[in-house]
Amino acid sequence: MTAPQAIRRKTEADDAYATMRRIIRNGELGPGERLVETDLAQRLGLGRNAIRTSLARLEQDGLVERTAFRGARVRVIDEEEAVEILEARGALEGVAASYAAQRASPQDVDALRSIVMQMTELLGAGDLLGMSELNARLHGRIIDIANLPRVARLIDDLNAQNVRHQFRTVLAPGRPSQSMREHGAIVAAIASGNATDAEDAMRTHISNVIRTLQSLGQSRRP
Amino acid sequence: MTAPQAIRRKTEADDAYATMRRIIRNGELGPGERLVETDLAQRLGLGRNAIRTSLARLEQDGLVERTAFRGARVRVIDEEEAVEILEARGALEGVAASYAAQRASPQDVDALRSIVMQMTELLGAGDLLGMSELNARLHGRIIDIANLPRVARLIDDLNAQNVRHQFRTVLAPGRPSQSMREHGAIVAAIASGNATDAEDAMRTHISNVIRTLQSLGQSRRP
DNA sequence: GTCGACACGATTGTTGACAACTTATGGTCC
DNA sequence: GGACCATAAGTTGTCAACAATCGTGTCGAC
Repeated sequence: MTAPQAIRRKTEADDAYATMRRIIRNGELGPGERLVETDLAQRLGLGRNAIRTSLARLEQDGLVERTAFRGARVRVIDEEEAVEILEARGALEGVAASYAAQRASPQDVDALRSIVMQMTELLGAGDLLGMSELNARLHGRIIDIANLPRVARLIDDLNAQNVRHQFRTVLAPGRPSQSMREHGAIVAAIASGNATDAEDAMRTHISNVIRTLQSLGQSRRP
Repeated sequence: MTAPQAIRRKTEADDAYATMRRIIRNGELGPGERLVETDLAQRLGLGRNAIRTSLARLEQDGLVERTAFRGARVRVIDEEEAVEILEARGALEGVAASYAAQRASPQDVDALRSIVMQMTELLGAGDLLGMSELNARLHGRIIDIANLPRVARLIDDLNAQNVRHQFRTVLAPGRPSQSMREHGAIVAAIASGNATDAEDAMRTHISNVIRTLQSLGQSRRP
């Protein structure tokens, strides 16, 4: 089992794409930063051509911005766009949750509950970073259960763009405990097998994330 | 007003991407067809490199499938995947409809109603192709009103993949008149300014498209 | 001192040739 | 006659050089 996903790719262009995407996701390349092709080629030990096509793909993903003859930079995502991305993600994860409710096996439900329990522990210990990680794992598991690969890919792309704002919402005061309750509701709905309940729970969860983000932005500006 | 959208493109790589995308969308390149780089380069009068990066971008869009050293082909989308894409599109267009309900001006509402009236006429005349076109225009207009460019792009990408199955659902018996009613409900909800009603109307509309597609597939196979 | 033209450096876009790999073809051995 | 290996053709991946364009800094005119 778990065969290596067909023979898969070995060209260095694909290698460049994967590593650059990871680098941007980890924040090693901040938003707005210039991406000079020759520099990247040297840094990754690859040809400029590989970097070039990678940038084209990343542009298509919405991660970098390119203008002719002026180069590429990591896209800056302001709050308004972050909200829009979250709206899209909420809608898509809602679909995923609804499918997950219909397709979850008892083992799947156990796994979800286990993650929620771990989150509760970390919440008590005040480990917000760990909670954020488990948060991602919970969402990812639900998406896996839904078994909608195309939707999963869309969600992943949207997440990659929002890494910056993600941290902010997690650290908002009072947010962790509220987030816990919402995740509990999502898992409960999936466990009960009620698709519409699961979708609603996921939608309200992400709506609250949006509201948190907006309130953070408002409180900071004036 | 209406400035030429910044300076826009002049590199031939972008040109290649636009035309190839249009070609695939129009069905001039059927699904499964091989895309040989040198052939395309000659056919479009462009360099192989331009074709190359275009293919990379189209792969990212999900329109073509590429495997190392074996070339690219137009992706074939079976019914299961078409359903998944429609689910995603429904969720995203639901968000768009909800925003449109909150943001539509009286002129916007007039424009939507006008399109619906034209559709009614074409339905009476039995012009299904014309209806399909107006259908696309109505959805597009709603998305414009919503003013969510990132979501709009996602929807457009999803649509580009489903051109093949789109025609089938339009021609299903009894579907046009039902579709008319659903579109009327969507426009009415947007006109009333009720966001949740608009979203619900759009969701049920696309759910029905999905059901039609599934019933078509079932009736054909056994 | 400010404005505009001009040349320079830096970076990207494009082209052609070459290497790596896949697939098909033909011949040989059993 | 069929299976297997070697070879050839066809296609993609990679590399290096060249052309085109943008941003900048200098210089001169007013």
